[in-house]
Amino acid sequence: MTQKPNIRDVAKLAGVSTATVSRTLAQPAMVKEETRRRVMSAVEAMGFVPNSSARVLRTQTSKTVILLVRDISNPFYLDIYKGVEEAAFEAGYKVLMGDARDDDVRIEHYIDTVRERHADGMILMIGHLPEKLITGAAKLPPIVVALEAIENLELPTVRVDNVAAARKAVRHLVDLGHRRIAHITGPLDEYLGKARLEGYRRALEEAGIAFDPDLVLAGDFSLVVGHNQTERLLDRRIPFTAIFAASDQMAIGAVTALRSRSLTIPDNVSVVGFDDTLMASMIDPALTTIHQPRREIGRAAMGLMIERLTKAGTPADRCFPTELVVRGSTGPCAATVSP
Amino acid sequence: MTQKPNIRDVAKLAGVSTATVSRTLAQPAMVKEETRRRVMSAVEAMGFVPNSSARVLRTQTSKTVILLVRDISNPFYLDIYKGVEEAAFEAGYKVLMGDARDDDVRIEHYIDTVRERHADGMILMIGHLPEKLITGAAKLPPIVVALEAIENLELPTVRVDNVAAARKAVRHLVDLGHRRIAHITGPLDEYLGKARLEGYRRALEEAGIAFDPDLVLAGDFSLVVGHNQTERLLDRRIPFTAIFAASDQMAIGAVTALRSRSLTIPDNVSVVGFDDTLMASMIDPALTTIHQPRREIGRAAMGLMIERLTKAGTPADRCFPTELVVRGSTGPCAATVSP
DNA sequence: TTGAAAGCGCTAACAC
DNA sequence: GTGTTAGCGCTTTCAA
Repeated sequence: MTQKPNIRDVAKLAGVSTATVSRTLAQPAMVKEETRRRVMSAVEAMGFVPNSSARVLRTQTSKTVILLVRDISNPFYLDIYKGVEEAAFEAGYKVLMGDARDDDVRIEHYIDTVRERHADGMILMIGHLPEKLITGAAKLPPIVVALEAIENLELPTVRVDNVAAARKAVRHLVDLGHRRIAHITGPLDEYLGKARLEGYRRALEEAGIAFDPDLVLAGDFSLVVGHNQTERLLDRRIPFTAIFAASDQMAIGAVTALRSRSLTIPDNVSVVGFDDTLMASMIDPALTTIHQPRREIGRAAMGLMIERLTKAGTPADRCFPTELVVRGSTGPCAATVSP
Repeated sequence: MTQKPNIRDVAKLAGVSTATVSRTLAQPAMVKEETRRRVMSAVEAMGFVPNSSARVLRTQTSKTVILLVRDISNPFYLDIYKGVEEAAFEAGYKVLMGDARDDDVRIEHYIDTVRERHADGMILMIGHLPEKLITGAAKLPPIVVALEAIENLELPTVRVDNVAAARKAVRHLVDLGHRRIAHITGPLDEYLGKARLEGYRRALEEAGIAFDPDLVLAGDFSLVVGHNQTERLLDRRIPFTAIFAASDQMAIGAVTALRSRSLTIPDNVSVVGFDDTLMASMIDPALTTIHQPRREIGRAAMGLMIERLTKAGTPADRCFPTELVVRGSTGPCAATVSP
């Protein structure tokens, strides 16, 4: 037998029907002990592995879930993935991670993967869907959203309070005496960017600090944009003493930009990030940032997905707390920077 | 039609046979223009997406490849993934990334995924396979190895010259006047760890420096082990002026350990890493390290896989050059550290 | 407790 | 150029 054996080969060798082999593998309790033993040794002998396509075709369920993230090169998603994968593994599911790269074609491609029944559902960590998918939302496969929000679409979601978290971050700077606080935002056409900007505004308002649009720089969570926007800020000679970036990646970009202009952190400028990625604690000085329980968020997202897949009705949203982690990148406000 | 439509539904609506629908989608040239148009509009109207399980079952090929990596939390693999994904996308393949975590059960699980025909083949970036898979190697699915090597198994491989690269790294330190150079190794029961250690030895030999086993510390590429082994080295009060770590992660661990003992880099100790990950250029001082063309390596690995899958015979190995990137973490040898 | 047999949705060989 | 049809390998009634 050089060919890959199928269930019929095993059945023949064990002297039973294919149905019995199938049962032995899926519901051993239904099969008499002796028969089961015979079947199992035939399975062993032939190295039989059931063909999952045939099973999926027959049962219409693939026990696989896709985790679609905004940008796979952001280490933030790795811990989410681990949480998702753990919960999935425990429930007998597999996880595939996909990289959306902010590209509608890629997104549709992954949605089709689910439609093709390659996967049962999809955990989204992206802030928008292509227009046509939203208007035809009725046809969307099972989806759970984690940490993001898709406009005009009500979907089971794992959330954190982004407004409150950003407010906490900025308030920390205010408490240190800063009043000229710049903000490098996330994408402002999406929930995540908007919510963190809103938290920034509220913290200023509470402190009686006027909102200055010149201090708000549009970002996209990426390191290089954080770097460039900080340079722009410096070039425009707008005075500021602190930066709140909507992601650690952008905060680190800001740090490198400040350094290249010979500014020290936190003596000249305090910097706060968002996410508490590994790199935040690695750089020197370590980054003050907002921590989110990534592993648990991942587990919860997979939990909602399983609920969505196995029970009727829409599962209830889950909400997780965030935490301000104070490290070396923030300090008391000394003098205003005007390079 | 609230149910998911199948090819029969489309055929009925278009007034053709299922075969024609199938052809229209797979080989449009074979279908008359007018028929094709009718079919396509039926497909659109019903939102038909072919069921891939059925196709896989029928064609025995899934157009999917698994990329199995040693540790998904090492950012090194992200760029590899991107290269693999690009080449795959162009050839109409999909890529799934799996996390081996040095866990035989997980590895077998992924191999089974291929056996189940969920994927056509597997790109390995792990340094060993479970014993039983190696002895039964004849039954292994199509595999390409990237950057690693599996003992007792000849498989199509994308390689770099790890011995030469490590030698280059250590020679750089020698050229700076260092003679007491410590080495934090990779896993010494695997090719990658052994090869880099070998390069270290050769560079010392060439410089007429005696090999001192006390300066060799067993590692596993992880940050935390790099940190701990450096602490151990310091605790043992063995004099050294430089460290060559077999991965950036371990080099960064070494940096944090040195810092926590108030040693400065490179004034007290020079540090060299391996991989040139993003973090290497981010930390301060930036890390001197070995660069590997990750994206191209990923593309090449997928290229070999496609060759393996579509042509007869074993594809030829590919070899890529490495490059020493000198940054701030290495400097002239001043005095020997003896804390 | 087991077997026979239908059929999941698709593709490809063959017939027209 | 297009239709008919036989399975790919499995699970799951239904019957025994």
